[in-house]
Amino acid sequence: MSHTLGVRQARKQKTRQAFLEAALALLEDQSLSSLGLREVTRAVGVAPTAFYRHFRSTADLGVALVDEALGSLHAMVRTTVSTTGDGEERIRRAIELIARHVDTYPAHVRFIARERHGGVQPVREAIRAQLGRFAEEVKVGLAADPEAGGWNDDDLLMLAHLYVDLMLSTASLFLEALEAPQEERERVTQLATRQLRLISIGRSHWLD
Amino acid sequence: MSHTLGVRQARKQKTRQAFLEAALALLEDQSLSSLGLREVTRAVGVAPTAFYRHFRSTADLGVALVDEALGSLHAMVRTTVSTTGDGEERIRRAIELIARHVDTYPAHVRFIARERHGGVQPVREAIRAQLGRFAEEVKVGLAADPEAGGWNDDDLLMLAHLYVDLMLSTASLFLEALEAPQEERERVTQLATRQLRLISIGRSHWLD
DNA sequence: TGTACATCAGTGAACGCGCGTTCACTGATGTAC
DNA sequence: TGTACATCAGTGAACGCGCGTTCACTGATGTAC
Repeated sequence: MSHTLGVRQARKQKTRQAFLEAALALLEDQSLSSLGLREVTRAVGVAPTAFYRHFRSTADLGVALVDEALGSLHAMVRTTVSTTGDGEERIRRAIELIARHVDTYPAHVRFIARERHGGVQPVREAIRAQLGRFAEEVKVGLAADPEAGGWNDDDLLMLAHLYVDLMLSTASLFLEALEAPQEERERVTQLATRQLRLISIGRSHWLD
Repeated sequence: MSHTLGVRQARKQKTRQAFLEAALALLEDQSLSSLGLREVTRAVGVAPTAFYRHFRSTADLGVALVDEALGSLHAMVRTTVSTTGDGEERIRRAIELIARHVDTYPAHVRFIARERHGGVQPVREAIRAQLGRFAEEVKVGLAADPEAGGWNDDDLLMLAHLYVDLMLSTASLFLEALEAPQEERERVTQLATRQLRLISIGRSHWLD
């Protein structure tokens, strides 16, 4: 039979998850560097000292949040990379996927956008490392594309970074438009579509 | 004869400038949302209460910093827009200009990158508004280019935003590479060059 | 030029408050036999 | 199955500290005549 998690460990995990969720909610209107330990424990409903049973510091909690937030984003990247179809269709689907992701995990997207250049060094470093891995993954996907024949590794990685950056900036724009009228979201879609088209055209003439 | 600033006003301006500079220095390792009023006055060497003679709050100081930081960036944008020459030459010059800007005003670049998606709403809004103006300005510059014949307004604005975003992300990469070996800065230059080339190629086939 | 009054940038004491961290604790869960 | 002991997530009191903000003040600068 399979090993079930002990009751104690299961409860601990649950509390930990509550910390992560409470922190994400509190980070809607502030940065990690101003997030207080007592503020988080208050939101979770435990004593301040309980915090130390799970994290060394709020920076440590931040690094855990990076794993959580980029975990959900990673799934989206994988889906996008493996999507097939012609150019226009892929662009449409990719943007649709980003929009849905922002709807489903707005706090994740906000956290990454905010802390990518934020004031907490270990968190910046963790985000940087993971986004680097995303770019590598996108690069491998691009290399498999017949259109990438003749491209060298550096050029593929450059293109991968461009896509990753564009994905994040588009996600951030959708986030700002979350509570705006539908018209605003249309404009974001339009902008992202045009940008991806331009890059697509650039790709197809890269080796000319 | 010209009207000279009174001694009192001149001194006030000087103190105000000292506040801005002290804050920028303190913001090297933290975000605006965690910057303390007493922290800044301590760095300037005045009493905590002196702060209120110049700013209502640290958020207010942040908005003033946006003007300062994007003022210096604006000069750079104008120079880039008005630069002439063929494609490769313009790319080389633009990246060189960004690198110099980061060397000269590292704290400005860091502040904008950090607070663009930071936790202080009025500051985000101020940055957003100014970057929007930059994009407009770049758009006008692009429209004057013979290569832009037949482009519609939305497409030009899309391209302008792409350039502004690329400028910021490149500046941010140069910033990270500031204390790294020269080799790292070379890699940033390489990456930005390739990205600008790709966009350039996309532009020239946009109307195909 | 001199005098009398107004302005106002910067001061310093005082306040109440929430912060992060320590410590010894409790009591439910886990483990060995 | 039952018992005796170990583990450990969460507690609650206590601490010293720096925070933002208020207030009445000072004394140099500005202004009116």
